[in-house]
Amino acid sequence: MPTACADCPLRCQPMFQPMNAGEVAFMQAFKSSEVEVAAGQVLLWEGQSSPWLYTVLRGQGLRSKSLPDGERQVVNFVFPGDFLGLQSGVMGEMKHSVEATTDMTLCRFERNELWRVFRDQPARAFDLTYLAATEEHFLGEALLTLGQRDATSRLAWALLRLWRRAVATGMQGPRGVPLPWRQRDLADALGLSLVHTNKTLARLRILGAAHWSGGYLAVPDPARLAELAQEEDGASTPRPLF
Amino acid sequence: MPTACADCPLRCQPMFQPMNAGEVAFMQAFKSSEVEVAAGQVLLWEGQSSPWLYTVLRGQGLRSKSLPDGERQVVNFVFPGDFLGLQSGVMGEMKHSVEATTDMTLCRFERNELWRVFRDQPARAFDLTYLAATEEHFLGEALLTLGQRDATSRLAWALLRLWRRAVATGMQGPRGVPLPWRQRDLADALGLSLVHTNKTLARLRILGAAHWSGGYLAVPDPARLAELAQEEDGASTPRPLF
DNA sequence: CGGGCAATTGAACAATGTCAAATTTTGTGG
DNA sequence: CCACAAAATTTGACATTGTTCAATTGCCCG
Repeated sequence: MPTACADCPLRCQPMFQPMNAGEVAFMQAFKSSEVEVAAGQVLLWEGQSSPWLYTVLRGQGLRSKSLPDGERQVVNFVFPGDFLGLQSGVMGEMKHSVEATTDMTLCRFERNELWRVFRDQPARAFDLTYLAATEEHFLGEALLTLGQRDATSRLAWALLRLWRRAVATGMQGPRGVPLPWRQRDLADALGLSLVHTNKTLARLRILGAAHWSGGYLAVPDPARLAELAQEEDGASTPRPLF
Repeated sequence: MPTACADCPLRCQPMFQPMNAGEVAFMQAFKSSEVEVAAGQVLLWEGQSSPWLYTVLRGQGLRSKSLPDGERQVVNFVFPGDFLGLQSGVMGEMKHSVEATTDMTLCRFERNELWRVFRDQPARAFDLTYLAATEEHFLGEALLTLGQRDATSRLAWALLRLWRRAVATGMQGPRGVPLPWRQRDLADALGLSLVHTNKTLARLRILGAAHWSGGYLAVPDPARLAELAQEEDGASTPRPLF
């Protein structure tokens, strides 16, 4: 039995904006089904159009692009609450692939229905634009990171970001937060070689800034990590959940 | 006397989608004024909210972000037809700065009126989302470039992109297309040092792939440049002009 | 117990960054 | 139009970060 939007376990998390009853009802009607995908599955293919859009209900994944010669760039990591397929929805095709890293549960929407959001729900359309702007913001930060930070700062920045996002999504447990990706994925996200990524992670571990092993990330002192990342720590504002 | 939207010199360029009469009329009403800014002026400040949004009518500029220690990342270059300030419009503050590289002419809109677009003009709201998705797409490409391409490919990629955009905007002249930025700006955009950028540009010149001097860029053989950039050359689809 | 992927480590090497100085171009005032 | 100052480009020598190669170890799962 699919999760009812009224009972959405994500919307009550502090990182998401509240939604009024009318909006919840609209989302419920807009949601066409709920699907499970296994770890390793590709949900959306770079260059392809998709008849569906998704919101992540459970699980983690990653977005990536490739060069003709096969080099891969991880563009972002996917968490519960993320909206997938907007590019395909508005531009006609995806500009990156999305794959599941863990098993995932997704709320599925029909692309054909997207225009109804703009026609009938201006506030929700605004939120969609907000989400696109948020992604743009993130990619700008990532670009700044690859362009101007050294390897240690890059890793610190990435781990801090993953940490904060996981915590804000309510994923923190006794062993820290789940980080199901491989060192290769982090390396491909940060434009570093696997070997250098490994050695730099060891350094962060020795510094006591971040311990990532066994699929879990522990950050004993986020402020220390933020310092290494050359980040000022500001509380992030809640964003819409679609 | 400000340019009337009906006579907009940009909309007839091939890179922009056509607009129907009703939309032109709406844009005309939405446009609150036309402003001139001098080269070097900052239009929008990172971290600040802005009461205005802009469309570039004439001139070039750049978007950039900074690290606390002062390192600068150029996030994109600005051309006629670009929409500025959307982040501030939807998220409340700019996540990067925008400055004029040459003198510019801008169509100015009131941020307070933005909600009217979503309420009254769903098709235009859709276009706004499209623009945000386009920017997201570009930043993903840039991230791929910084993460996976070497210096030569990065420069080739950047020059090819600037070339194509300038040509599609109708800026090609006998000396090539205007490229009013400094080597420092390119270096800051690509995460390379100024010196290395300079030497790599010299290499591209010797290879006959791109000649940039005196503020103009000439590309005798775009296919050659695309090859160096590891890019497959596809025709880009027209995008909305706001 | 064995196979395979992921993580780890060391050593040699290459790409790119830094420093410093010369040269060219650009802008400005007279 | 010229002279001068400031900014941008160019070049060479050298330092460093990060990459590549190669081998080893650890771990999960059948």
